[in-house]
Amino acid sequence: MLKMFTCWFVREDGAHKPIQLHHLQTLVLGRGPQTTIKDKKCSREQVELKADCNKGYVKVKQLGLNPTSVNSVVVGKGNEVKIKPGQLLHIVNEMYSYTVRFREDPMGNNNNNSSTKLQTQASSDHRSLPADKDDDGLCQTVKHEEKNTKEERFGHWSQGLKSSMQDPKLQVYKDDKVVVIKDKYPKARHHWLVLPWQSITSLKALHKDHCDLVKHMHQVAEQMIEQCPDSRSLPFRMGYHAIPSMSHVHLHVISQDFDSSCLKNKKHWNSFTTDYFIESPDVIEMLETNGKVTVKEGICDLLKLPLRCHKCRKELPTIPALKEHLKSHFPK
DNA sequence: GTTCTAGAAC
DNA sequence: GTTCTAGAAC
Repeated sequence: MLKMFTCWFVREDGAHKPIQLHHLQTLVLGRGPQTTIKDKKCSREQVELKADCNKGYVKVKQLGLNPTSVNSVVVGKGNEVKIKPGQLLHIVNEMYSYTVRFREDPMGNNNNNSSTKLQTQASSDHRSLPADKDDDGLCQTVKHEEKNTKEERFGHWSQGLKSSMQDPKLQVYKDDKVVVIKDKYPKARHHWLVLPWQSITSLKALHKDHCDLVKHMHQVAEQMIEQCPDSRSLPFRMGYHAIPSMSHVHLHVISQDFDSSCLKNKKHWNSFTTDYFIESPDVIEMLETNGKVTVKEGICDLLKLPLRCHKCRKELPTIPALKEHLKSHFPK
């Protein structure tokens, strides 16, 4: 549950009502009725504003010839700076001062009907107080600390698989023990994830009792390959990342063409083509013989190895060069 | 995990 | 000049 913010461009002398800056939409201001500025030194298109309501700043670009300044530092024509609440923006020649303010949007929308209320309020941050006598939540700074803890509990990116696996639209197979989803950012023509319903954080949490489950995950992975028409012509591998980014243990089932626009960097490549990728049978064997899965120390260094073709071992200098090379092994 | 972007590499 | 990577932010 991300909090929504609206952004307001506030004239300090109250010459006009605050102007709402919509998230990531550019707004050009200068001499004209919106600002009430009549000064000829101010261009009709003096500044371009773009608010990022999530990050809590506004990008200001000086379009006009005469100086726009932030805390008395001139921006310069064609230049862009970020301003945050608390900083003072002068539209031109140290005149017509403005500040930006972010306000929690209780409706979760970007409506424009609270501008009159906003004008008379002092800047303060009472968002953690009960709402009954709140001052409408106007704040000088977006409290990222508070936001982050909420994200980690519910919506942090590393928890994404937990919700994806529950989404029927993403499920391609399920039984009483496991579910299969397509990888959201597939790194090859075919790329699935097999996840147990049981909440297991990572390989580290696996022990002997999980043997049957992990074997079942392997069997389901094999079924996925078998039902794929391309598996007659394309090789597949099944395995786990040694240290995955996403929480909840998941078995990758991936065709070996690596023909995907989502494969973008060295980490992507090496995570599937070095020993960072632990084959499913190896995990099963480690569980059976040791009762746990051990990952070699320094395994992360494998992610930084030079790019090397997994088929012919040729080293390629860049990702685009590697992708071009892969076409020779896996024509469409 | 991805996106964004500064600056390295070419 | 453009392409590409790698680290920060999310």
